[in-house]
Amino acid sequence: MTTSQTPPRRITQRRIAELAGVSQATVSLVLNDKADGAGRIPEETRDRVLQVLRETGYVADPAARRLAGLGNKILGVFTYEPAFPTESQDFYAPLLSGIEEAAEELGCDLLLFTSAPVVDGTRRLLHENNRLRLADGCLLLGVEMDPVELERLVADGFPFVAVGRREVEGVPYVAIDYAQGAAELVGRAWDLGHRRFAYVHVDSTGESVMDRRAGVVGELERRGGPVAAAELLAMPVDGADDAALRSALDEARAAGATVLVVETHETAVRLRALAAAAGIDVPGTLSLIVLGDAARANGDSGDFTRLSPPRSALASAATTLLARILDPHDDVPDDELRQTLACPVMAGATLVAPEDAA
Amino acid sequence: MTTSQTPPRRITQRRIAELAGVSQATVSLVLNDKADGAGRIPEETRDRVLQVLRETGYVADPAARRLAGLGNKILGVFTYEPAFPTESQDFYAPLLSGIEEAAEELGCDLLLFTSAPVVDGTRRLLHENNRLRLADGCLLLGVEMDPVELERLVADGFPFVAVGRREVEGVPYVAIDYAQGAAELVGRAWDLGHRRFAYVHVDSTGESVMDRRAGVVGELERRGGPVAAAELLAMPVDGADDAALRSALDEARAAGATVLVVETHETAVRLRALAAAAGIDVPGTLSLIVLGDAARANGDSGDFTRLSPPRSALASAATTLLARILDPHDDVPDDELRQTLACPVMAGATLVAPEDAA
DNA sequence: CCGGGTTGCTAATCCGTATTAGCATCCGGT
DNA sequence: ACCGGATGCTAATACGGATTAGCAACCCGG
Repeated sequence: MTTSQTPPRRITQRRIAELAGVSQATVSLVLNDKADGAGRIPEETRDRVLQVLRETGYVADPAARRLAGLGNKILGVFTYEPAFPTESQDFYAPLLSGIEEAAEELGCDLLLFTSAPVVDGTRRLLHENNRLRLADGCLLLGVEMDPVELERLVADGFPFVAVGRREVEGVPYVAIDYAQGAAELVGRAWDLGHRRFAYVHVDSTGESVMDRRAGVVGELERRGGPVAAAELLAMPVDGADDAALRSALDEARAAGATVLVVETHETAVRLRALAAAAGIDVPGTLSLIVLGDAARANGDSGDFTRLSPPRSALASAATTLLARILDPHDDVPDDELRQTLACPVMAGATLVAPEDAA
Repeated sequence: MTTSQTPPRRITQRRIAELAGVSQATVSLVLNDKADGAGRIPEETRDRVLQVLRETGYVADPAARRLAGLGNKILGVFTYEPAFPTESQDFYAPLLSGIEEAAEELGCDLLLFTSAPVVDGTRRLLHENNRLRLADGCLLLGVEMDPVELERLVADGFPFVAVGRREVEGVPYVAIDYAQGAAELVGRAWDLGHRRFAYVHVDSTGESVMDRRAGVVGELERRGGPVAAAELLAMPVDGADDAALRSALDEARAAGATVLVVETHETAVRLRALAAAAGIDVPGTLSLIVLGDAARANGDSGDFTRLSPPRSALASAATTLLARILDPHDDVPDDELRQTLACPVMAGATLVAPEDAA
């Protein structure tokens, strides 16, 4: 007789059905507005069910919907580099911002895969017990992505979009045209008379890094032929300690470089400080052009002559693309599965004509 | 004979079972390490199953797990104010940062309810088709939360934690002790000789706003008795246009106020600009103390004398608390369901002794 | 050689929803 | 009166995994 034990179970379609005096199937039909062929519901019944639905405040269980094969308007978001060391935060913040904005517009929720374990320095998306399949599709962020995982996702037919260009076959992405941007920056320096460039870059095989490099080298070649390109002084010391940066600076000067092409904003800041300490006038004696973005929009932006990649728009575009891919009514043509956004240049104040230009 | 039609269906326990020559139930038992009573699996069988699991790279479907009543280590995150107008961004960024950091540590994923519709100015968590139940529990952020929704969540027994104090019965929260912080700020001004305070606040009934107010009023009462408190000039014009702020400034001066207690950083910035334009020396003639935080850690922080609420730690603590609530092994005692963090004061440079203190 | 316990596994059921086959019932026509 | 077709609904099943009751085989003691 212990009917007191009525655990107030969540309201389900079955319960609605009981209350409205119909079957669970009918409730489902009403909810999904199936007016066609099988399962026709007359106004009267429909209203009765809708009435009960309103009274109870029924909400479908998303897990059950998903299990039954429906989408849930949930977009997964995965970052290959851990997003929370403060260093990467400045990189990810505008991206996440763009994603959330687009998601809000699309009426999608976002599932952040913060749980991914770190193996060999990068995070793994496809670990045991990953919650990937809860999302309808996924956005991938990061400088470097594991090609094996990308291939696996493509093979599994799981819908996703990479933020940034990816070379793996069949991977949809939205990218920034770093090659074009870097070329334009270098071109401006060339136009001002610079001929000897030192390239302070990071040691990575990430596509975006390679693109920037290709832009730098390509433009030098276009302007000055193979000789100019060959004279580019490549120094993979971006991110190194001050001592290493300092000796790179000396080396660049000794080699006659009149302009430093620096990969990241942070390193540019440090290099300028080191130059000042060494009595080198920037940009008078040594120009500085930066391929990365200012860490923060305001504050210590340094007014570098630099690229200004539209990160927020990038992420926003990727989100929209993913939503389109997921939309069964929208058959996205192949050539729209890979998009590229132009990369504007910020004039800044660290690029002037070299001293010996006269 | 068209066996070519093998839609490469996702790998399931049933498939694993076929490959290992056991039943689906056995696979589940192996996966969940049930060594006890019913369902004992000898080493040999277990190894065979594990072998297949490894070969296939099986990953459980989180929707099915959830439907079967298990947790998924997913924490929902809901913000009552839309998080993406840039104004609120500075408010939410440190909170989200703290949440993500804690989630990463706990091995949880985060589900951001970006899809919530806006009704009557605030976002609604409990709309039709909300995905709340995909999460094991939920964090609620925002200055003002709908008490009706909070009550509903409590009634449904859905696990959640509010970030910020909430007055609704049965709501677990982690809050910042704004009353104490505001009291200390006001106390410092009192100690320097200030007696006439103007309080530029926002017109909100949010608990945190009320707490700050209570701190201001309470401290004045404690120091100077009811008279001092009664002389507090309350001006609910925070966030108003420049004209309104300007006339509030005049009014405060006319009433003999020697210090402005300002609710938000942004308004403090504007007030200082208006004061400068009007030839009022800050802090010489008029001190300024701010109850809100600097919008950004660096840059134009203004060096105000202000509170420095530990937002990131707050969110982090809330996340940890939620995780504890969700942990069936952890029976969180009632008095730990509501936590309060102290609110430090930043000395800053906008509070000095009043001119007539001599 | 029989009874009771233990071991190793599986069949069946549940979770909440969507979908489909198909069973009554009624209506109109002949 | 009987048949074909439309109408209104439900029973059954699938989705993938967890759990439990219980079957079969074996072991041991008497």
